Amino acid sequence: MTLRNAAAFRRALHSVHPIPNEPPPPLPRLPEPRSSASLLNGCTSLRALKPLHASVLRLHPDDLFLSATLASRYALLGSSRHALSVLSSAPPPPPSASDPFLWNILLRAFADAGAPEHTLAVYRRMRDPSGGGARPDRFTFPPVLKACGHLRDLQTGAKVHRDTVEFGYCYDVFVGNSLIAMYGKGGALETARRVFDEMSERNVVTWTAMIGASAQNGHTEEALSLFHSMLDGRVRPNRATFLNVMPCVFKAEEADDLYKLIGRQGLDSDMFVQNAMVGMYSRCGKIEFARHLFDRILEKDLASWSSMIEGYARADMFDEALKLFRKMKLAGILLDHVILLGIIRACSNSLLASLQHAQFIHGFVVRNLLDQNLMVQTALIDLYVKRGSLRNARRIFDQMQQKNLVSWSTMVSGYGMHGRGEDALKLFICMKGSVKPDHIVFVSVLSACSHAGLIDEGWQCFNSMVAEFGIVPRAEHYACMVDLLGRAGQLKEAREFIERMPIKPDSSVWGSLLGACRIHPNAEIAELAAKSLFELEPENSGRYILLSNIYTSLGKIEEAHRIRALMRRRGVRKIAGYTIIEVKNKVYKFFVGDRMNPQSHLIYKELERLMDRIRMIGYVPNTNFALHDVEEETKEKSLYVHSEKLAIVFGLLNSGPGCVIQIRKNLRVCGDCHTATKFISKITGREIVVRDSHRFHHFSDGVCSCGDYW
DNA sequence: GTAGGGTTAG
Repeated sequence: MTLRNAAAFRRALHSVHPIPNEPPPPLPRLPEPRSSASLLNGCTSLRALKPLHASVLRLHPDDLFLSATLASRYALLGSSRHALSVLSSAPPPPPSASDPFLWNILLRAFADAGAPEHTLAVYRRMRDPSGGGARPDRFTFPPVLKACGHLRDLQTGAKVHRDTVEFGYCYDVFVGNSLIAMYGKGGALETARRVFDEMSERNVVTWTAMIGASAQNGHTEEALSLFHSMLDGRVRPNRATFLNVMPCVFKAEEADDLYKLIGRQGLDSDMFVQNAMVGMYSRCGKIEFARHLFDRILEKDLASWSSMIEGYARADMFDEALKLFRKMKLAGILLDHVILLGIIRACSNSLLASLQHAQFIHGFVVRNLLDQNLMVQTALIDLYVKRGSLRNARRIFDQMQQKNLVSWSTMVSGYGMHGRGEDALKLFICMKGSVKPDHIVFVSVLSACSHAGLIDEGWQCFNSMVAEFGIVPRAEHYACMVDLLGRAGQLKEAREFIERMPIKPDSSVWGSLLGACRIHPNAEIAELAAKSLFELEPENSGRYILLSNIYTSLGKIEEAHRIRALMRRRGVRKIAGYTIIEVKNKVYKFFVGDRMNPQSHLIYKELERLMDRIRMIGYVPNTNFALHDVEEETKEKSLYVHSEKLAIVFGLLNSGPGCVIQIRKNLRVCGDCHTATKFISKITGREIVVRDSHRFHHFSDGVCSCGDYW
């Protein structure tokens, strides 16, 4: 090494640890590549690393080891851009490098730089006999497997797995852990589990990887039970374990247990852990405590804010979500797409949010230049669908530069929710030309068919699932088909269809059958469905009320009473039905028989008049069909004061002619209100849009878009 | 010189 180089190195050294006044002590010996590497690895900030970068490479321009170390460091400090640029000018390993060491460093560097394709390319070169043909060792596999996981490339992953077996490293605990993580990311949970079960040595990372794999694939129960087995086996969880297990917690007691464990390990002041705890408690319905934890986070990052906003979205607290969002903006925090996704979701879910809210949020997205983000666009489509504007939804959909499965699926389900089955089907056919459908979009398209009465098309879709796409129907798909048959009045066929199911029918399937009996009353079949439902969901009040109403419509009043009594005996509480309407940017809520509104007097007078008018053109009150209703004896008058009717009349009184009336109900719309609304739309010439817990109903000129099936 | 990770659209 020349004197000049040594001076350069000393300068570089001083830029890490500046020594202001005294002359630097002479270096004990000239720096070897290895000691330069440890110098690089000692850098904890990009500011310290950059000056070293130049001098180290000037000293050792052809040293692959140093280049790779430098790149790893850049990657670790968060600049994969620099890492990749170092690696792209790094020399290739010499052809004689049969020692895997240099290859491993390079693999690690690419994996750390977030460049999985490069990692795999290096691995291929390493394994190529003409390029040196180094024999992999146990250090080789973790970065390569990580790259496969990153790319969700199971095929390559399995090939690398075979290599680990061939070279005798598949039982190495580091390799095993990497295999579990790789299979987990690739969605091959069972394979991950097999690797886990076969490992002779397991450590905390092994357990954590397996918990993470289960969690990522939606098997939260399994993840939790693994966590408990781990505790039973006296393996001490660490920070990563908690971060993996927290997303699986949905019960407050479980959350409290974890909270205690985390506190005992002193991890409760770690921001990542705190963010996850906010999410965990909001998932458990403890939104106030989640907020308490959020407020305690001293240095909040974007994920802290989005966890809390997401929590409010889940709790249907749109106002709080918006308030927090404003607070965040006031604090001068730059927002990102995840924050906006939270706000959009809060607005989509909320019964209280309006189309104006949607438009405000959309405008905000555009002003923040996030309207080209695929996820944001998709969320906006869903938002407009749920706020009743298919036109706006479709406009965003058409303007998208790129569409993926989720964006197609959202638009298809949007048409379905609005009863536009043929449009849903048309779009679905279009979609099949560019992306492969999955099980979720099949639920949307089947439900669109059943809502729109497209029987043959529904069958065709159902049959194509396995035949064309190899998608095995799940309970939801069977439920849609039962719906489809039920609409056609083919109750016996629906029952036989359930009997032939290769999987156990769940409550959605039986619920469809019971729902069908509401349209085509049949006591025997309704009882069959209800029997299973009362076992599967004894707390669901809607099922009892449905069965009782079916009995009533068949004239079996005694039976109806019996069911109501059963419900009372079991302590099942009815959910209070209410309807919401927005007038001049203010939200009004009506319960049945509500007189809280200042205009109540006017509303009831107008209601009386309106009911008389629609009676003259053929409306017959259907007291049998009073869903989610007050008690039996209140009969006809009670129908008049249903929250839907009160809200509609309030809307009519407070809007100009030609204005569309939009209302939202928290439960399924009542049968009698549905009939009445058709007549009201005819007699007033108004378009009335009703969103209930299931779908949208567009009433116009005496007809509803649902074709009287909902 | 190795492995596991928080918020994220249907």
